[in-house]
Amino acid sequence: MPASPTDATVQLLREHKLRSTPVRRAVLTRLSGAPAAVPLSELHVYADADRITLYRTLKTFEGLGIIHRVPAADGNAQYALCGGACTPEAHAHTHPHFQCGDCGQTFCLPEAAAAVPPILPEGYRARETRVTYEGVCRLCNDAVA
Amino acid sequence: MPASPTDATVQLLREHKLRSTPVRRAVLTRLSGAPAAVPLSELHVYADADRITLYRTLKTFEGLGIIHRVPAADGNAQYALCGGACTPEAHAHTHPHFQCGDCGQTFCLPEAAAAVPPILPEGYRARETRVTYEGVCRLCNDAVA
DNA sequence: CTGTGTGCAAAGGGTTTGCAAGTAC
DNA sequence: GTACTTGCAAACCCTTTGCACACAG
Repeated sequence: MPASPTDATVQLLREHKLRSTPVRRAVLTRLSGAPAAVPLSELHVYADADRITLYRTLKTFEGLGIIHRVPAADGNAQYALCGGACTPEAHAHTHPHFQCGDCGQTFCLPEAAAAVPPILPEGYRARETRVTYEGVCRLCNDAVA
Repeated sequence: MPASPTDATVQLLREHKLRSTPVRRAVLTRLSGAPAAVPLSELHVYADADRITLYRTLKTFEGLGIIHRVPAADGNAQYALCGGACTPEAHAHTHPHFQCGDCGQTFCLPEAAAAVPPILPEGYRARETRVTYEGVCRLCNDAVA
């Protein structure tokens, strides 16, 4: 039988020495199954948790490199699970993000899509490159076609 | 004799049919001489204007394509003069931005630095690409050398 | 003079902090 | 049982809105 999402989340929490609580499991479960970044409001509904608790939970996760904040078009906070490259010191979410103007969702794209050598003016030295595309996502494109 | 900054700002205001007021002249003058984006707090001090007035002034300018908001590392609003490509309908600040981790300043880079063809997964269609570098700027690099 | 800008006060939304009760371990 | 989590209340930004006065044209 396939491992239930809960098993994976419990495992993840244990790895980071965090207690397994309903709110935390709910947040991780919701983010695990998400193809796109999840806005705070949706997590609020899904986890059925106090707003304040959510803020703290997300901050805890972010600080441990479990999740990362995704820049959203409307300025509202969105979150997504980190890949394996994130550490508490440096969130290596160097992967590009894609904001769909139609459905409003924000997708994390594979790393390769941003594998472009930074062309910087003389004297500037880049440590990280953040790329965000804005357009129409695959699902919305398909819907039209 | 070189045109004083004030002349240029007055000219700019007239072009957009805006009244020439102290606050507006101060904001434009401050932004004109800036090598980097200027945080709201600094404009507040420089223009010696009410915070609310500043918000309105900036929103007016932004709506007319005179200035654009620059994404800042700390989340605080920063502003810079638009190039000639900005219109009220579309702020063409497709140029990349550079955030210096040392001095905290945000620089607008020339367009060329972002001239990279977007490599997107099948089905995604980009309308705009936002690129932000994070690292050490020229001035801070020189200071170390 | 007329209409736009400004400043003050107040409200609104998102996020953080303090503390007591609840829960995982 | 102990320490970490949660929830509630209140506080704290940043930003916007309403209204009366002031000033540019």
